[in-house]
Amino acid sequence: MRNTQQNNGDAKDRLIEAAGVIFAEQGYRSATIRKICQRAGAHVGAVNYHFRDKQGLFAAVLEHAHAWSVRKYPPDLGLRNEASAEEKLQAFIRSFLFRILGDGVPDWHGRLIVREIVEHSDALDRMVKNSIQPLYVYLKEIIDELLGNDPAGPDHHEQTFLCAMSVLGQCLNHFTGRNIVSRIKPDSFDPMDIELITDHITRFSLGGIRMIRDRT
Amino acid sequence: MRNTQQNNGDAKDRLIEAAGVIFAEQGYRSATIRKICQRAGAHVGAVNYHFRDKQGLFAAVLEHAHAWSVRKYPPDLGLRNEASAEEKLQAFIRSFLFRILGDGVPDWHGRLIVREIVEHSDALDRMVKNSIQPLYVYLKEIIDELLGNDPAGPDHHEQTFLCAMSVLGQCLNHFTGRNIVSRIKPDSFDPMDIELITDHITRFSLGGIRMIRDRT
Amino acid sequence: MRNTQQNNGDAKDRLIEAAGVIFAEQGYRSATIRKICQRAGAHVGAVNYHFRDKQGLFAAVLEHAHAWSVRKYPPDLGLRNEASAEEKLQAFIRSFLFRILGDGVPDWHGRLIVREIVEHSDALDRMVKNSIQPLYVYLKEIIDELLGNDPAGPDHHEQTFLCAMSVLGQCLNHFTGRNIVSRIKPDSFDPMDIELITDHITRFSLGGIRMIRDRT
Amino acid sequence: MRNTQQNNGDAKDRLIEAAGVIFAEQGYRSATIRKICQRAGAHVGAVNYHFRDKQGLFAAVLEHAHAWSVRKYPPDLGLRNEASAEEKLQAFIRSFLFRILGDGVPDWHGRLIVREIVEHSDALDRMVKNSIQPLYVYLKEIIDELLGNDPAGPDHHEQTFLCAMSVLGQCLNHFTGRNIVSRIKPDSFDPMDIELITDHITRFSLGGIRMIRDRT
DNA sequence: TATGAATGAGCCTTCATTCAT
DNA sequence: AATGAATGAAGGCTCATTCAT
Repeated sequence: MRNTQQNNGDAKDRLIEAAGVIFAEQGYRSATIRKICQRAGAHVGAVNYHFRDKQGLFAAVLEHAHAWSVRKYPPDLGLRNEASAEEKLQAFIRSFLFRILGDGVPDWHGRLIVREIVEHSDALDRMVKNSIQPLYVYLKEIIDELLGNDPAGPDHHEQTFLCAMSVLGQCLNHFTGRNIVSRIKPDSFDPMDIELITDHITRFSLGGIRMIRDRT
Repeated sequence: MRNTQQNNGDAKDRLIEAAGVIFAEQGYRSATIRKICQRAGAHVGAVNYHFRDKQGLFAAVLEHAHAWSVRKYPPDLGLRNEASAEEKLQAFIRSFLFRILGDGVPDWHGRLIVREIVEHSDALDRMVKNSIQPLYVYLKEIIDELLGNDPAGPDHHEQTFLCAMSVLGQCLNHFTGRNIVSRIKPDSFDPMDIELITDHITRFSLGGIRMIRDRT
Repeated sequence: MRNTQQNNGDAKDRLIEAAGVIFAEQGYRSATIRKICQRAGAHVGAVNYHFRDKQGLFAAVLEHAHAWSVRKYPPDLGLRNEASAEEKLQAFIRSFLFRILGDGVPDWHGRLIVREIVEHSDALDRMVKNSIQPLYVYLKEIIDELLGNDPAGPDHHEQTFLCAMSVLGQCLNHFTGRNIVSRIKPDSFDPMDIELITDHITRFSLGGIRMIRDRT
Repeated sequence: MRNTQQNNGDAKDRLIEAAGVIFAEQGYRSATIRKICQRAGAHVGAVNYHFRDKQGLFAAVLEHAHAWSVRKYPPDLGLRNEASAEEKLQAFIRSFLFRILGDGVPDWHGRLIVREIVEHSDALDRMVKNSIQPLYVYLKEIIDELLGNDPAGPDHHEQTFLCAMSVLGQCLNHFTGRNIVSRIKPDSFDPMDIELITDHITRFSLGGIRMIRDRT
């Protein structure tokens, strides 16, 4: 019985792991169940058995990836409680970049989620509600603080929203645009130097936010 | 005979137009030759006949789209010669946003290219060399001017590159992240209000660039 | 141990009951072991364990259904011993209609058998020998009596056979043709009004048999 | 070009012919596209190309079968204009039996339609409206005449309907119940002797209808 | 030159059955 | 005795591409 559960868990986990890699590399459509099962050392029926169908497997992979991602890189990783808004912003950006540019072993997690953001799917809706929304709310708080907005004021200023988009857009671009980036970047630039990118985006964003604040 | 060639040319054009719409909407894999030919009013063999295969059609569409896009929205659209760097940046951003968010009738051009940037394909390499590179060089000049860098100095500062990425990333995000954006945006925000977005990104970027300049 | 056997027996019975409903509703091919086991609250291996395979389950269901059916609706239900041939015919028809059109809770028995009659399967042969044949013999006796044939005469007159077919055909048609019937029937007609149908078929058949008898 | 059309027509026709046989023999579910294409000497994609999908092929087969059937065996085949109601009834029954019991080369047509009547499918609805309804109306007229009903009277007497069911049921039973029939029939009876069956059902039905008429 | 019928590899999915526990 | 995870053959369907005309 111990063995049964272990086998069960193993097969499911191996399937998720393999599917994550393939989905991240090739996208939902191009990824085939056969390729995934082959990589996982399972049979074609295994996906149907464990996840009902391809969509089910995909949803499971997304969920797993995001859970893992947030657990490993919480948005406020390594911050003191009384950290300044600037420090919070930097921590958020670093955490976000780590998640999408990867460094740990299963480095497909962030890539998969970003691909999903671009591609759109039904599984996205649930993920947004459960995962993205809280992340966005947290970022919005930081930006509101930097903008000097009244935290008890009305929700969803366009201003705050646009600044959040600017921050997120800079980060995401290093993944979504990586094919272009790798072709026009200066030779000295290492696309995986997350600390360097973090510093730049943080500084750039602080300047941007300050400009927005002073202008209004 | 004149008629034949004309029909031929018409068919080719109609195929490119139809393929552009379908590719932009559904991506390369999901787009089928049959759907494209149906929309173009052509027969199923037409694609293979005129473009050898699906890839060939796709390459033709990409080429056409970029040429059309740059012709309609040149990066310095509507600028006086002696415009300031700030004005040039704003014109560049507006032009870029128009291209990827669309407004004219065949508004699929930019979307297609952006999709291509994210998706990666063999046709990308040629396009980068022919189209993206010049655009990037132009943006880099503007930023160098704003940063106060010596135009005769060494090429490809990391600093300039990162600032360019920050500008482009903010713009692209409004397209690539549109699925997420539409879910977390405040109700008052219109994702297609290009002027509003242009103003924000310009201001934010000027603030960011200034911060980078002053800090270094 | 008592408990085990009881559970076993229960599971078998529940499987037969569930399988009967599903087979009757969806036919042999469309019915899946998983659907049956789910309805029976059993595990997927139970069918193979208790009945060897799907065919075995089906045979068991058929057997059970016919036994139950005849027990609940004997062909001479409610008749005095000295009943006339006309009364026997009416009782036979009513009993037969009840069996195939159902009225009690497990009303799938007759429907299943009828479906089997139309569909054909290997399990049919045994059922015919055990169940249909006696029923037919009984009906033939009634008809022979109505035709005035010598009971000690030669078996299997074509005449008697054809009359039996006419009687059975009229009854069966209300089940086998129910999809058509429901579309062309007058609004006032209730396809489940077994007494009405019984009266009609009895009268119609008596007229038919008399005509056959007089003509020969 | 002549050849093209011929090939085209041939492939479609061969597919319909093959599908008809397989559907009639094995039913919709058990019939596989691969079996049908193999018999037709076509490839698996042919069904999709010509009929969109399995359902489309099935609908085409049904349509073809019924059209052929009615054309070859019109309900009033070989009747003088001033034929009596009895003669019309006999012609109707013979025509109907020929259609469902077959005798010509593609003898699967009627069998297929009857199977459809029992099985039910979405394609049935259209067929009922187009084909069965007119047939039923014609039969009803004959029966109304035999019953002595006022032709200008109210439509859809239950009485007429039940008599029509009795006639149709007797005919259909020789097909739907053929598996049983072949096991309990007397040796002397030939299940394909349509003239004999026609005579019996006609006589039996005339007796039945008369009985109904006189009783009311 | 232009057509569209025909091809067939490959996809996702279903399902009865097996087998280790 | 009973379980349910795992198997793999087979099904319907899609689709880019070919080829005779």
